[in-house]
Amino acid sequence: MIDPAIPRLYAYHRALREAQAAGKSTITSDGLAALLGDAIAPSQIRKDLSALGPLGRRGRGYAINPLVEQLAWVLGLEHDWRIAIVGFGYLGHAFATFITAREARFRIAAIFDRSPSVIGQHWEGVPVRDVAEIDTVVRELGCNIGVIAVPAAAAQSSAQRLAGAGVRAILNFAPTSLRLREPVIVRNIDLAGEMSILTSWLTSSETPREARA
Amino acid sequence: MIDPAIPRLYAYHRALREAQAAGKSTITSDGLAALLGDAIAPSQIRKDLSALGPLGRRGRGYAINPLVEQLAWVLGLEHDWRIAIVGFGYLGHAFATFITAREARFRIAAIFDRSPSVIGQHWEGVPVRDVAEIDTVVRELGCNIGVIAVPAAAAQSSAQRLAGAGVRAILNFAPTSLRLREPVIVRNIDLAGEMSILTSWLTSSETPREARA
DNA sequence: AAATGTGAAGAGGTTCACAGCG
DNA sequence: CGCTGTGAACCTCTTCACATTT
Repeated sequence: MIDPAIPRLYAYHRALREAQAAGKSTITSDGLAALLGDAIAPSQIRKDLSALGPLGRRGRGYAINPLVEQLAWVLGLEHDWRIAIVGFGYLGHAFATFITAREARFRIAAIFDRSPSVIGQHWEGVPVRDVAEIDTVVRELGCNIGVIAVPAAAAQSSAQRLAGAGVRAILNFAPTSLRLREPVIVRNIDLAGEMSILTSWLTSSETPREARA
Repeated sequence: MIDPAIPRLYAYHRALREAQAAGKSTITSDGLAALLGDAIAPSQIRKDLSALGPLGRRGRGYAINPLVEQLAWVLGLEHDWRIAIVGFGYLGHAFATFITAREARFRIAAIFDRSPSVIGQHWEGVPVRDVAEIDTVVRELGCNIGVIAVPAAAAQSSAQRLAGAGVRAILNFAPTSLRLREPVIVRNIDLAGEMSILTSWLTSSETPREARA
């Protein structure tokens, strides 16, 4: 399955779970698009779903139950995952709380930080360890996913340690593009960058037609 | 300037500030690409920068100082911005701390929540108010940017209140596509969705060639 | 000689339109 | 007749290649 479709599949899954809860058992691509606030075209939905197999019935629509199951499988929603967080400042802490509260399939298995004042503390029973222990602990606990919530300067070395310890998926909050030899999927979330997109838009729309300052 | 270039411009700005701090006064598109870890092609950099005006000199490269100034202007880095946060759970709290610590140009001007146990608390001197007050308070304080950190079900109404109060840029952490009549730029950050991209990739790469379950 | 600026080619993903099936 | 499944057109952004300028 192609990359850019995955976020959409996740959205489909969420919407279909709601339809399921509302007692519906079947849905059309038009109906699903409406459920998603018309943010996605029905033809896009059909193309995405057809790539998963012959899930629809022409003239009828899609049966919701098998669709939800198939999506859950493709998205890896059925497995449990062990997460290693590197950097336990506000961001790392908030992420841990948020993701465990939101989805039971995620478990914070290990937490690392560089600061001696944070090392030794506990969060939900998980000790904060020194980043030097990443290699042994991550490997020992079999963490699948790494979360990088350290300053930009420390991100690359954190990523290398995680990848070296066997982690194959990384969520990176640092504003740096990580270079890794291993086959690792990296998703970047740059909060300050997102804010800049907003301020850029506000600036250019506030000064409608006036060449630069 | 076109949308997808903005995050790159922001990355250029950051890299150029570092080059500036390192005492360099000029740089080529190849040099800047190297600074960015070769994540962006030199030709892409030239195309992006040429859209801002005649900033380079053929045979020489770019003078860093005017480049940084021009980028700062385009990105709206020179203004100060007043942020209204709706939803002050872990995510809203972490965002407030993170963004104010990271960039001085952002100020948390107002905080709203629905829960009576949170309303009335203070964060850095800013009171947490009832979401019903969004319209009057946001307008009165002249907030430019809204941040939505509430559950999906409450996101749409929060967005409408913010937009109605004059906010023209929203950072949305809820997994919903917001529908607004007003001309508002919305950036979505879906943490659970990003995690699903990772787990989807892990699942499909763990089971190399085996058709669905 | 060196590196920018840019038209043209290319790649990737989305939308269209309709054939095909129930 | 209704709705899926899909090849083709379309669109947008990226990469290439080279003419241009200092």
